[in-house]
Amino acid sequence: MTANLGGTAITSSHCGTGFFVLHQSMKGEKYEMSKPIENVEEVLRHTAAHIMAQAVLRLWPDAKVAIGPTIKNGFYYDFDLEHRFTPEDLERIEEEMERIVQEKLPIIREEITNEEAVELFSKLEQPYKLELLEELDDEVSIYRQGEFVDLCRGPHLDSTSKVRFFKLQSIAGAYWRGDSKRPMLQRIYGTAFSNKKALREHLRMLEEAAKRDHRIIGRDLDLFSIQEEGPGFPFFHPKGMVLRNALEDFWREEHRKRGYQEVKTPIMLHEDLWHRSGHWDNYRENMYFSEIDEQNFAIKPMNCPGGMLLYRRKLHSYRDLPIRMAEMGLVHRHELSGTLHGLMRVRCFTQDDAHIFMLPSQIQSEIEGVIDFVDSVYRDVFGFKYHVELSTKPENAIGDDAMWDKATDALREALDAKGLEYVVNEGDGAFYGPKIDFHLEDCLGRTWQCGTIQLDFAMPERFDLTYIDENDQRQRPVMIHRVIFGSLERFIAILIEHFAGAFPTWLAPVQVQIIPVSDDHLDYAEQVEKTLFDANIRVETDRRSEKMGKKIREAQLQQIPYMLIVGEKEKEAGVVSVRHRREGDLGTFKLEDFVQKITEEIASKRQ
RNA sequence: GCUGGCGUGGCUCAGCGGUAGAGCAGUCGAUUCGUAAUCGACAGGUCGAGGGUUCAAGUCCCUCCGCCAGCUCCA
Repeated sequence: MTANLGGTAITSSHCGTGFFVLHQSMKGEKYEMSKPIENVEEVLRHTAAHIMAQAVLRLWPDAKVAIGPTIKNGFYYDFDLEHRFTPEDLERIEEEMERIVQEKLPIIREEITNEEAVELFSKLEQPYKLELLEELDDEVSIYRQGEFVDLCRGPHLDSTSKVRFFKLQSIAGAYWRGDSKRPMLQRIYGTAFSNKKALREHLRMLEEAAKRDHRIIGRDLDLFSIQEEGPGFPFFHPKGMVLRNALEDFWREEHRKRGYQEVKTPIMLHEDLWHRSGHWDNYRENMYFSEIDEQNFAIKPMNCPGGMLLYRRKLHSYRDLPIRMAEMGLVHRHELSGTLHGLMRVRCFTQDDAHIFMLPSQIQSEIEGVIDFVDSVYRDVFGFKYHVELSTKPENAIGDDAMWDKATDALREALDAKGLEYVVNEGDGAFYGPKIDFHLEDCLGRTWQCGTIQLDFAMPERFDLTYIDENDQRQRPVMIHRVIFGSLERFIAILIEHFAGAFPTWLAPVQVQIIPVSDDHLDYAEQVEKTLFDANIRVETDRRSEKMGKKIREAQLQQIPYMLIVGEKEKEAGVVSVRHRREGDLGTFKLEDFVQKITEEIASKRQ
């Protein structure tokens, strides 16, 4: 297989799913890499990262280079230097990169011993490379292009001339080796493609994503805001509440159908509860505390301890189980200020939580039930694709290994029984149990963690939960924590970006905008409005004495699904002219026909 | 929290040592219009907050707050 990268090709031999890239060795022999790569563009980007590092070193010879890998859709390189990069520097670096490309420098791989590499990078005064070498094998590879040499596993293209379509994108801080205790380096992000069109298309995609930013659309459509007085604590506006309530109504109905009962637990509870639950030991950093009558209280960061108290309020028979207890629970978490991001990352949010208390024999069927539930919401209703991850015991876990193994196996078995593919995240579980996470994919291919199912043997133990079995013995129930939307706030943010504000009619804050052609038609407009209002349609009339074109434009910008134009013609015939935000003029409809059409559309939750 | 950047009317932005500006939105008036922006007038800002430098500070310096891009963390 040969990939065309503008002129000379990199040659690669096909092998299984990936393919191997061939390199020129020092002696001019072909060298075959052992690492299969998925994508020639990755090699291109890796080489682009080297060219960028070379350019930076030419401009700032005292810069220390750290690492420069490829990432999804691009690459970065981390630098340590006194000078602070500015956006203008990016242009200068790009120009220097351009020059390096023009120089058509051959890229040469060498294999040397670790000691030789230490000697080389000591001479070059590159301490970060020396640190990397400490953890590498006796034999390492380096790549040279002109005066530049880098410690690198490769593979690379064979000449700098082949990196032609690239763009430096942004500068950011990044800790050396991702460790917040180590020095902060300066990272430059860039991207590169094998042809001009692909690069342009990618940059256009980024612009498109920026236009869908839920913070911008949320303001323009007057859905929500975050005020300076409450960083990370969002305000929902009337229109945002309509959307939110539509989601909640849907959520309630689906839970009712699946045998859940709804509860509400308090936001603030005595500190002792959080000691017992393990949150004090494992989650204190993220919690808010307060004092009432000289007693310490905590604001809940999770709903489960409240749920425990509810279960414990009375004795339970094995006949009662499973108990599926759902709660739209408002939780508060102290997140680091730098991580806050619109509705995606906030300090108070509403989890569509549920706790399922069950017999050990019910574990698998209950987990499968939740998996089906998540699938029906994500796929059938919203049309999202998603993938699944299984997270196992973390460092700060409570409960013994046997308990964890049992819980993790149960989750695995349920996934296998459902035939779901999943990736495993070792050590990424909650402190009280392993979890299955659902990551949904939006229309731009970005993924978001939303749903999660966590199996918990620890919490029932800590709270001494029991049920009475058929032999009149006290037994320990097992518990599931789960969410479907995850957080209502984050889910709404994802919906805003996924639909770019053009919500399906069942979610649209305003479903119909009535647009009178002139003031003379206001009375008829009001008649139409009343009919729709009585049919439970969310309708508004634009009563301003503006021109029709302007009212249409504004309704379009508000992404209102239907505009009803009413003027002399419609008044005479007792009809309405229907304009759809995407399909345009749909012609005239008898009002009852339109009501039927839109009512069906809303009921079916069609997109 | 860390690194860098940025805070001027509801929004987008100009002004960068010498008495606060524009467009859109808003209000009022005129216009009564057929599928994405009618015209005019008016009103609106202690220039994020607090200190300092200066005869004089949106404009320079310091501290704090908030926002943005990442890092770390996560629903």
